Amino acid sequence: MADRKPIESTSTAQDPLKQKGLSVTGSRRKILQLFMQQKGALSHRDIEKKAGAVFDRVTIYRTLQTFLDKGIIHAIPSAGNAVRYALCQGQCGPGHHDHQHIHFICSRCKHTFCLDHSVTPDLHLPKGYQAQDIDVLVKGVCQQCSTTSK
Amino acid sequence: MADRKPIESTSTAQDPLKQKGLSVTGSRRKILQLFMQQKGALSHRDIEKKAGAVFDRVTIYRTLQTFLDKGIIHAIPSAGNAVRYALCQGQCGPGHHDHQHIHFICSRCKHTFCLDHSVTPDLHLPKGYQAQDIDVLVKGVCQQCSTTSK
DNA sequence: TACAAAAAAGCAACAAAGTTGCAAAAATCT
DNA sequence: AGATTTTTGCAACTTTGTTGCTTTTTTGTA
Repeated sequence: MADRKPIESTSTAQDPLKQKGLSVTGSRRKILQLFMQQKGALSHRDIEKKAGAVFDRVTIYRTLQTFLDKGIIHAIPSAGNAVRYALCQGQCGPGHHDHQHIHFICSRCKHTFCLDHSVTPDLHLPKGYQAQDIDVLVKGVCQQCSTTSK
Repeated sequence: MADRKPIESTSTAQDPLKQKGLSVTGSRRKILQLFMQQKGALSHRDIEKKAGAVFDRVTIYRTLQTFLDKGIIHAIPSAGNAVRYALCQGQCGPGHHDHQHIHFICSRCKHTFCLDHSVTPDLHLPKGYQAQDIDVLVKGVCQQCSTTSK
């Protein structure tokens, strides 16, 4: 009896998952929580590790895909092969993502951060090229790393 | 006897591979050639397909790594999981890459191009963040695709 | 031109990452 | 509370990437 508690849904309507039209499950709650309590971005691997062996690998793949589709998280390009994901801040929704922030990759701690300092790079594309979406990746040293152990 | 010809080394010194201090082998020649006769960027997969089954997968991986190390090609970040590579134009060499061009990813034909129109986005990083390298990824419609089959 | 040393390629075996179909479990709706 | 829908877990598989070692090729030199 006592083990059937609805986790913490004092008010179902204010659940971010519900708001996006998703059913609320353990893995979705957990993964969303991981993103929320995390300053930086997370790769699939990070989530696997942080979540422990609680969820199946496949479930994580599927949850990430669902979150992407619903505009809850966005994918951050990477030059290695570890795409990372982070929460969407703006008006992202099913089908469209709209971000105007920088993705900062720390070369020291290897973490990826979304910096809310919008840039509008002066694009001078050659004739015929039409821009739809811009992603600015900056590699450097993050705040944390630049202050500690100079 | 006739099958021992040095491929085409009229002048060994002007071989781009030699210039970078690399020994000249069949796979390196072929892969470099693929990059040169290609307008866009190539993924490992593309190369595997284009080269036919002539080279071992491992050889291609190692060749790409060598080219990266020597500053012959550079990696282009990707949000999916298909890092692409393209020839370096500028003063890249062992250990350092220096690019100031846009990477354009066509959402229609899925090709990636390096556009030689340099951008210096106005970076306003939060305090403590130090930029070392910037990569501007633009998604949109390329010249080819915007003119054909509107 | 031939020969020894060095470098690269090929092979095999493996590790990691990602995908698919399906049955069992759970969340949702009424 | 029970039926329906959705999601999960599992198993099997494909693709991608890595490592060690032997054979082959390239290179530098006599």
